[in-house]
Amino acid sequence: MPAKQGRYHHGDLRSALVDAAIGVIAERGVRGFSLAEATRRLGVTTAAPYRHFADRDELLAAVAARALSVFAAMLGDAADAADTPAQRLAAMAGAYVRFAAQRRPLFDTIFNSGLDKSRYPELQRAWEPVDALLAVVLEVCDGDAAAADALADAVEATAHGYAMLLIDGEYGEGPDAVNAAVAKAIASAQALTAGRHALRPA
Amino acid sequence: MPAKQGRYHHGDLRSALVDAAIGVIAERGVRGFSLAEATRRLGVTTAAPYRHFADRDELLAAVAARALSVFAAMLGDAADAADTPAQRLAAMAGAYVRFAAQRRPLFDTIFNSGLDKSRYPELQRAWEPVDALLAVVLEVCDGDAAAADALADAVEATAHGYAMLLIDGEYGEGPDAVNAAVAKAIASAQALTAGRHALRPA
DNA sequence: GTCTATATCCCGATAGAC
DNA sequence: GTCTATCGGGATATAGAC
Repeated sequence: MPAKQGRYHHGDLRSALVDAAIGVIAERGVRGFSLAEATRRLGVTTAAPYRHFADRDELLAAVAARALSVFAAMLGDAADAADTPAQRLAAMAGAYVRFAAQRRPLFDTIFNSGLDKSRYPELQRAWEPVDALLAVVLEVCDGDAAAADALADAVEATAHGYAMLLIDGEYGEGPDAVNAAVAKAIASAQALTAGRHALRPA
Repeated sequence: MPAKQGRYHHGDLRSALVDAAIGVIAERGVRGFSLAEATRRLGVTTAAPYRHFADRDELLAAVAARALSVFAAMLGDAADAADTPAQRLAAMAGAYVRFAAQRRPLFDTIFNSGLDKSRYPELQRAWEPVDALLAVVLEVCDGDAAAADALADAVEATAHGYAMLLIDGEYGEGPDAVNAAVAKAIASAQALTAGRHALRPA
């Protein structure tokens, strides 16, 4: 297997396109992504991708699927490093925000690509490991499923909000802003857990 | 003052462009907005806007400024209808989510337009009434400024997260999904208030 | 499996007439 | 203050050669 030559003739173009797309998204944002730019970086023509993807959005969906597996791994690692169910939940909230900052192109592709999720079964499957991780709230809530759902929704929304506002620059730029937002997300998860009696569905 | 004629020759094109832009954004999203499409709907040429706006982004900034005034009004109305400081904070969280759903093009323009805020002083000024509303947390926290900041951040992030996930379709579509998300945002604000001791900054 | 070449469409922005 | 005309750019996607 030869090293990269700047060309992908007969190479693994499909995988290379996913990599290149992440690079484009990193520099231009999801909204600025174009298939043409990705091919340009690989030294292939704009026609080449159509052997591997039906259209532009299908490539984006492949990027999102890969992004979700990284996301799930990061959340899982954070959860594994914590001791109690409540701490695992809080750690996941922090990891959610950290993922957005450290892997911004991946986060953007998952949440801001504007893909019609229902059209990509591959994507729905890619969500399952993430959803499974939220099962820790069941332990936090001692098996009360309704309360667990409410708490999971609240923590997820809070982490998502911190993540979005962070990458929008609301908290400034740089590692300090990231660490501050992560800490706030963790604290908020703990506060929601402490005050969860107010979350109970009517 | 003649009624609309489908033409804006010598009329208030500036204001009409803002209206038309909102319509375009409503149908295509902010990322799908184009100056050309807005002019098409007004029956003017693509050159006309340049008498009123330096470029495309300046028009978007004008839309965002108008959106922020509507946003501030909605939050303010919700707060006014509540009795206690804690209830006002929760009501604002609910209104935040409802605004995203009911005035989606405005919400998108404020948060998803990708405008460089620092370049539009008009925008920074438009944020001030919104920020001022968050002062209610000071009452909730009995004047403890640090605690108030933490609570305001948490409630804002939670509302923002619910709003984003709602308009992303995570909770489904339709009025039921909206009402459910609004209720959850209100409950989360109450839970954060109840558990706010966990938010205290280190 | 990739390339050449092309079709088609859209965009932002400007110069100069009226 | 708007129009006509145009420039320059970029995108997705397809047909057919190799």
